[in-house]
Amino acid sequence: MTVSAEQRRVRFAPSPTGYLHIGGARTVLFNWLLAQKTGGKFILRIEDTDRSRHVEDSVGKILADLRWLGLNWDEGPEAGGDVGPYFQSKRLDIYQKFTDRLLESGQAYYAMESAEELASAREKSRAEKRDFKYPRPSPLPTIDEGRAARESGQAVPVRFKMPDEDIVIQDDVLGEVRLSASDVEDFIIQKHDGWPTYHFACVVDDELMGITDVLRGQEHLSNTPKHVALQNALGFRTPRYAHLPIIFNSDGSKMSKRDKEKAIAKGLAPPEIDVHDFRVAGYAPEALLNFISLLGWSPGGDREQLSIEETVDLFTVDRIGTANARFDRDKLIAFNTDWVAKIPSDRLVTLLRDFSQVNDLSMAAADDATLARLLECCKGFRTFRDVQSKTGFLFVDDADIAFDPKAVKKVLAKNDGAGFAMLEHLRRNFKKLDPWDEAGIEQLIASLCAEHDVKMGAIAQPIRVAVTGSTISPPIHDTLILLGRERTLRRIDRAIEHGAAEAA
RNA sequence: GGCCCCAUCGUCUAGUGGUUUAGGACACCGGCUUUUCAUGCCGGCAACACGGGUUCGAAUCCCGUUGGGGUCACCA
Repeated sequence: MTVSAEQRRVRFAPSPTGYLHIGGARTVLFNWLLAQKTGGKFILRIEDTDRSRHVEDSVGKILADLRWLGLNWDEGPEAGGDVGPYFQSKRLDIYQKFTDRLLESGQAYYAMESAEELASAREKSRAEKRDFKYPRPSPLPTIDEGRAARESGQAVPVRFKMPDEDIVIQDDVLGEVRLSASDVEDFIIQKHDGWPTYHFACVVDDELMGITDVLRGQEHLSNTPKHVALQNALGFRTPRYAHLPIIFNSDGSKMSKRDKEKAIAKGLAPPEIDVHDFRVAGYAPEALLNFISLLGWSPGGDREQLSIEETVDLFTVDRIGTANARFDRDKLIAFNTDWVAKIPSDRLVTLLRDFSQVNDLSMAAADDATLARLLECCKGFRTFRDVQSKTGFLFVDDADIAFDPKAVKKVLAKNDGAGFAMLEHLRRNFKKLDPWDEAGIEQLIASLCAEHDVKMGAIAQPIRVAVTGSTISPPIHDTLILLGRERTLRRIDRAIEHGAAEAA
């Protein structure tokens, strides 16, 4: 009999509590990378066993985030597959079957204490500075006693009888990790309402879905002995494990969704935490992916900026690091800047359109050619947010331009209104300029520079403030051509009126 | 606190006993380019946590200390 090379099957199993977290995205990426590299399958499974934490439509959001990143799944929601359903809430009968098996073999038992009793026992231990470990009852309640209790309305969960022997894990990243089983209590595998806990559902599904490799965050390391013990009790295989370093904020704190609320409360810009935040902030998914691939992994040598194809090619689990990493947004910005400079125009247009749509900008209505032109004029931009702040003035009505007081003061009002005076000259000359094109505008400005013996800035800046309300815009000739003669003139008039009103 | 994991520039990391005056990138500092904002270019600063071993030789191996992190739910 020939032995075919085992096909690797990996999974990402989010719980539907909101958008995809950036740390989760890194976990997805590594799993996806392993599947791509080995010709294996990447499975998406939804761990929705906690109805109280369920957030409306978060599955849709997670799928959208994954799609935006370009990380497709072979099996799972909207993809189907032979070992579904891929929502744990639809697999309750399966978990029940395995729970019964454990109950009947005496490897699990109904635990009769109430949650309140346990909570107070834990509290008491804490007060006395003792560790609390659930005391296994002796004798164990029988199955009949447990069922009878449940039928009478008592909230009775099922606990796993944790075996005595130590558990040794061969981790592909950390190496051998030995844990003492005596440190692990008889944990709950089925809640009182009959739903499985995470540990149990996870172990059952990984087996039934044929998962060969589990790549997950290091925060799960201490769960692993529970999972292995369960696998042994159920007669399941143990998959290969690889625990990934954890990603922290640049100050070393945990990157949590709460950081956003805290920043907003302090009046600061909320940090990007979820994948969706980075999408809204104007990053390109290829840059984000490249950046997070380097958090806990390295291709070796001096290589950093890699396409996803190169990353797949270079990826190996044994190059995953052991030390936790911090997320440095400045470096991400630098990566993004480099990436958008080399992404082809049509792809850039797609990304800019997506950016303007998720931000609900009026720019979203512009056609592809316009967007491409905008991108061209903003060369050197770092994120799509830069493109927005530089060209947003085009999508505002002439009458709605808001003048930045600082800019007006510095560029127009200073030196007895030299800027305003220049605007008057400009207005007359722009009216007769024909044709209205780059060469004409440049020539006109150059001759004005010579005529008034001033530098380019003395002319370009007043125009910029007049037509955009700010000192930020594309090069001045691009700005004017994009706007057109009529709108330029209207805006200059309005700026002059604005100045007169201020002076009065 | 118990158990477990980790430890190279401020940050991400390269480095797997000699090729290392420890390399790259970001940040930072200085300079240049520039009509704004960016971009770009040039240069600079900057690390093997500490203490013991092992070895002819250690950032690389072992032990300890210190420091950081994770985890101890009817959450996942």
